Amino acid sequence: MSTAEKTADRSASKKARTRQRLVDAARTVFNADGFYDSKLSDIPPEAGLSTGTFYNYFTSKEEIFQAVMVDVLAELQEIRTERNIATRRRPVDSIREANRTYLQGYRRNARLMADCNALARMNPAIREIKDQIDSVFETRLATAIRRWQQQGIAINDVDPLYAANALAYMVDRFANEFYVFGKPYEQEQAIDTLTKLWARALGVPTD
Amino acid sequence: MSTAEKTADRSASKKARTRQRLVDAARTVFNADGFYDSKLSDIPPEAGLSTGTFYNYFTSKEEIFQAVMVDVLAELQEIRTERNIATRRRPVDSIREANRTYLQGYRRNARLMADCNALARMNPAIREIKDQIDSVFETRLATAIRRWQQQGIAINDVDPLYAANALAYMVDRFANEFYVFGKPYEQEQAIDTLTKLWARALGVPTD
Amino acid sequence: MSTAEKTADRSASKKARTRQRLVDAARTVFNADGFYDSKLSDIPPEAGLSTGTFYNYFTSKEEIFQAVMVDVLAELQEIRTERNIATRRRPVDSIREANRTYLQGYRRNARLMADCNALARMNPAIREIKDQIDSVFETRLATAIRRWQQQGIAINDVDPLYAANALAYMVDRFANEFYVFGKPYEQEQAIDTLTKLWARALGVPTD
Amino acid sequence: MSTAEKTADRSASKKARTRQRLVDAARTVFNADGFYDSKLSDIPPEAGLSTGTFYNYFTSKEEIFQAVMVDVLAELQEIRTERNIATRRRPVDSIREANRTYLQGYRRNARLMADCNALARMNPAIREIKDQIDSVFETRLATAIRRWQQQGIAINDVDPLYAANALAYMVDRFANEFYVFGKPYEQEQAIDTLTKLWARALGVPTD
DNA sequence: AATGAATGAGGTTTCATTCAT
DNA sequence: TATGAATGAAACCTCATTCAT
Repeated sequence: MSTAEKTADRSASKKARTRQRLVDAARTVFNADGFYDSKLSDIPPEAGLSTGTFYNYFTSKEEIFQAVMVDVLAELQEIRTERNIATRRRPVDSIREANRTYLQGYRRNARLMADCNALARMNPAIREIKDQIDSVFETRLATAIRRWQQQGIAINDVDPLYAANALAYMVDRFANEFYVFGKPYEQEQAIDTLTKLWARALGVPTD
Repeated sequence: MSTAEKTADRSASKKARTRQRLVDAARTVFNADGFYDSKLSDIPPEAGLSTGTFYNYFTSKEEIFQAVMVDVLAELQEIRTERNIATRRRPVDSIREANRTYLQGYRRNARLMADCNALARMNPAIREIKDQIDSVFETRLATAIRRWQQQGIAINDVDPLYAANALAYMVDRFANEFYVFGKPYEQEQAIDTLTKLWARALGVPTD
Repeated sequence: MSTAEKTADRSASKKARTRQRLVDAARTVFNADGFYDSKLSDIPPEAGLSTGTFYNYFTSKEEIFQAVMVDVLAELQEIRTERNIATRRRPVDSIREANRTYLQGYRRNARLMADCNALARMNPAIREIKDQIDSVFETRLATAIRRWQQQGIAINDVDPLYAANALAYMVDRFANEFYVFGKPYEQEQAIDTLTKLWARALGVPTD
Repeated sequence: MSTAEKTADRSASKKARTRQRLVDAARTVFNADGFYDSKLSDIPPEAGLSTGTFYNYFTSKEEIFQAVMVDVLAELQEIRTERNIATRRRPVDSIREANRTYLQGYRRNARLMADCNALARMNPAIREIKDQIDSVFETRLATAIRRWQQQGIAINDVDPLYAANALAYMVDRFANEFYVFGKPYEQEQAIDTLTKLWARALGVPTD
């Protein structure tokens, strides 16, 4: 590798690091104040940078929100890869594990998730991320339901995708009320109830 | 009735009518553009009034949003009164009816409902309305579940309130994806799937 | 007097009374909040009337201020007529009496007097009233000085008008600091000091 | 000095210069149109800047008025330091000099001084500056009077502070009528009259 | 690449005044 | 004459974005 190449490399990685600092700062700010109530000018200082620098990396407030959500998506995907819903022995354990994972993941990003929903309406790029985040759970879950149906474990008078989505929505919205609005739920009881409802809804044995 | 009284009366009713025109206009504007992407100054023209008039009745965009949601709440309450969930013969029919009603009601106010959730985070007054809207469904549903549990129709190893809320969330969020984001669902199939999932989740007979 | 005439009369006097109610209300409002910080719309309610009525009698906020100051002027003139500065036996007593009168008169109208000065700059009609108010004291005082000069009681190396005005200003400004700004003076000591300074400035015997 | 420090330095001094440009522009505008008849949005253009810039430095019209008066105060204090009232040989010469100085200083800032009095009523911060401006003259003058009283030059049957203030008020108000309202006085005669009245009022020899 | 002062479009808000009843 | 809701010009203020250094 030539010196020039090394310099280019170092510079590229420096760029990447500065960019990441901005994204992390934005995540902090958006999670604290919400997208609409935060000022763009609060982000660069949070990263120890200046306003002008922001525009060397992003062209708008929405664009960096998008970048934040890409990070969130990546994290959620990583978690899903680690604990695959369909590899557990008993379906109900898979479901319980999935619910626990989702609630914990949501908690970290509560505000972001809520704002993402709001912004997805207006901004196609963010919409796409939201769809990907949704599908992290939904497609895998639909696949699992389909398999359980074939194995005769789950009822098969419902469309797997409708069912998967509906049940995923239940958990998502529960998490929203719990962590964003602070509704007075208790986490273990929530996971237990959600798991029972979910399993029974699909006809999966619960004991 | 004295002349002065008549005048006061006429004036009071005129005020009420103008206020209602503004609220209706706001509802139109908010439903079309969303709360954040609409400007306050779009509302008075929509009502055939001038900017200044707005401030004779409301002090901010959030305040009139709140008034709009009060109307929405009233409408939803009226619908619930008409078709009481627990008076139907078969529980599963009550559930189906409730789901149908909710989806149809949501459709009319899709954008508003979504924005209400977003705004409830920041604004206590709106939060209160959201809670009331939520409870229109949740408390009645929890009551029904409790009754079914007592009658041995529904499983009783879950807390009625947790279950009621979780299932209500499922429908609410489904409606949101369906009507706000335009996910390609089909209404009858949605109602059918939601009803089946819901009934089975509670152990209520479905046929 | 015909019935028609009587009716016209009664109506005219009713108009006058309504007008006076507005002027009195304006005086109250202006004295409480100051001209610039008061709203025109606070005046009619203070008089038990409505906004619209205001414009049957006056064409603007400044116009009614002017009317208020005309009243103030009339009151000050009345006081001056009662206690004529030059008719007292000893000049110093006249001066003391004048100072006492002025301070007491100012006190009642402190805010108005201050605002009148500010408004006089922009509004010729108000300027005229201010000049008349000033001259209530100044011309009489100048006349007195001139007489005292002729009688050899007062020094005559100063122009009577300059001297009269300067000394009137001293008292006026003192009253302003005392009553408008609440400077911690004591009224009797103020009158005594102002009288001594004034008399000695003119060479008038003080004992 | 590091590059960063130099940059910070340059930026700080640029900020200071821009701020001063705004203050100077505000002084021009307020002196021309008066505080109440000027609009905030006239100030930045007068400084060759834009509306938004104003709000990087000040939060309101009153706040920048205050900054203007701080400048005025500084100038008046500087003048007083140069020509100390009590160091002249003959008291009457000190008085004449003080009066001349005051009238000339007032002339430059006539409108501002008048507005300052009006605003001091409503705004505590401006009130404080007005008090400081007043005291520039009053305390020094009171000290001088006290000294003259001790030396037997001035009468001592009046409180030095009352006398100092009253006489300062006389000059201040004269200047106000002269320069703000354009009363047809002649400057030299004004100074002469004020000086004679002042000196005689205190019993200070005039020839 | 980093800086942060400057920008100004885009909104909000006030309140003296009008006018239909 | 009295009413008071309606008006809209005229201000105010914010903050995402630009740009000279």
